[in-house]
Amino acid sequence: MRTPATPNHLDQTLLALADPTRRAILQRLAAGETRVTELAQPFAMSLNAVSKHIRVLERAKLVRRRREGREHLLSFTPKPMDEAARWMEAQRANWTTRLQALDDLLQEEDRAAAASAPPHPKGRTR
Amino acid sequence: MRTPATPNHLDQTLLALADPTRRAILQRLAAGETRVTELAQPFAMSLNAVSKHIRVLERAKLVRRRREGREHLLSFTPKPMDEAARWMEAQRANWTTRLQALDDLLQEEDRAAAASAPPHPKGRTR
DNA sequence: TTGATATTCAACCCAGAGGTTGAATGATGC
DNA sequence: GCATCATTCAACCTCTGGGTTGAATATCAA
Repeated sequence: MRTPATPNHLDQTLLALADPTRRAILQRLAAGETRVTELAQPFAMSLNAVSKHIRVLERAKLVRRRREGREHLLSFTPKPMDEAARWMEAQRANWTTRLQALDDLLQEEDRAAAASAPPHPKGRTR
Repeated sequence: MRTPATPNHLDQTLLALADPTRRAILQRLAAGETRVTELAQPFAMSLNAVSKHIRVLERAKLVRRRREGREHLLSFTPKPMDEAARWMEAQRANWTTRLQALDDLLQEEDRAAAASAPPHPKGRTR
């Protein structure tokens, strides 16, 4: 199922985050700017593979690169993740308000039923 | 770059979310249980394609299926998204505390500089 | 039964993800 | 200039993702 020709921000961000290697890289970067080689060192894969992961993160703008001589210094950029987090928050809000509405509805029905069917001796609510 | 043989929860969740069709499906489901065909209707792709998307969402446990006769009723399950949101929150916290530490350090240096280099008329610290 | 409806299964296609190896490019240090 | 270090580029491999079409399986309704 080919996703649209133009993947949007969220797509790229979430895709980039959907890999443990890349999440580990980000975690490392949260501790500060790091060189590519240094970043690659803990992983059981070629430097090239890590380099590719980095490119994915850059494409998602989760990582910025600053060249200094022959070294490339990577750093974390939080904005896209903030956006993703906001999407999730909105989604959750959407979901919970729906549940709330359902709940309200049920309570409403209960009250109506209580009002019409009498078993309702004066002071027994709560 | 083949990611580990056993993708974990987060991987599956984020991967599932990294597609606009699937996000749209979830959005629709937040409004309540829906049949597969009904869910597929707004999309410009085959029913089969949507069916596959649904399977991806189920694999990530973002969607639950309830059979009722020949109809399959899908509903949203928020838990995995909560977990993903928590990961992001942790990541952001990590990041901001690092920035905070850096900030503190700089202020500390400023104060030290101010203390040694005299321009420091008695009552000027706020 | 028989026919329609709801859904999946199976096979296939193509593009892209994740990995490898080997060579190219570009600073650095002598 | 020359070897070395940091990094990417290029080509290749395999597996999966997203899509298609056509057939199979259940259920409903007559």
